[in-house]
Amino acid sequence: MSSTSFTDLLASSGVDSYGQDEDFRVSGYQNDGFYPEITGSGLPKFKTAQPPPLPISQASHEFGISDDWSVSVSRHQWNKQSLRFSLAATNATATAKRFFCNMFSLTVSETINTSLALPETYVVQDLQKKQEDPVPCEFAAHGLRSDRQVKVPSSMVSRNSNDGYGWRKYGQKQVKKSENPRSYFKCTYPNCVSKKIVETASDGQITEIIYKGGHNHPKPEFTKRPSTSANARRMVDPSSVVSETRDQSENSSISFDCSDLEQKSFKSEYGEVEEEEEDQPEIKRLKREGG
DNA sequence: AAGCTTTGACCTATA
DNA sequence: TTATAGGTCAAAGCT
Repeated sequence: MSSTSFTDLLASSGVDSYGQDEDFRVSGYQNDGFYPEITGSGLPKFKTAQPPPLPISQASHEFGISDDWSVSVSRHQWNKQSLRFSLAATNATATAKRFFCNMFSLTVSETINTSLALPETYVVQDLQKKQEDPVPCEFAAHGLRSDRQVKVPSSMVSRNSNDGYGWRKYGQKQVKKSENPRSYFKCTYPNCVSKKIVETASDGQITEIIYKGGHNHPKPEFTKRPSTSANARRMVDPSSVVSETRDQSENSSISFDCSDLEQKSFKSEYGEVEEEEEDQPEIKRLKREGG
């Protein structure tokens, strides 16, 4: 086992772009271990506090986590200079939680809530960086999931939903369990089976994104100028941008599915991305050209 | 002209 | 077995 890590999934699922000025990225899982990183203006790079390389399969076993474990994390509010999250799970053992922290090179500095009725909440800080820019990142947690999906809260979705991959909408459905319609997208990369389901509120805000299946290819690079004006518009059109509020993220969740961990990782892609501009190079270029 | 979205119909899983 | 809900297909229209 091993390959596409959950950090990889995050990176590929739009989590890598945390908004215009705030960039949340967890990246850099490699075949031979974790190289977690959270970057962006206003966010520290935890990369500097990375743990020893720890293959996820090995790590999960070492921490007593079964192969099909998954963890659900949701950001519920922001807090300066700390990354707060909590983990709760059917089998979220203490070691599992440590494992999770380990994945992100986070240091558990405080346990806030240990009530049985509520998920534990950890405040984690990047001790090396906390004197720098505030860390507007706070997570809450709830429940491990067993489904093989990755859910990303709207607040963690790139404002233009541009996660670097090409997506083609193939359906839309009003589902009963949600008042918001779901849009179904497939990855346009040949032979890639990755899909995502985007739930959009009536006001156009994305309320939830569910990723299904991992990409079997590296994230395409924007090497070409968008060929059509429509494409160009889509990439920068403010109307296509999700206007997010931090508050609305409180009830949203991410669930990480480790089945995707078995897929290939792309060391060259995530292991070498350091520049913020790597995230949305095309958008930045267009902005420069446009103004 | 290519690639995209829209949308109703159809398929499939599940209770 | 059947009803229902969720997911997908595919034709038509749009950019």
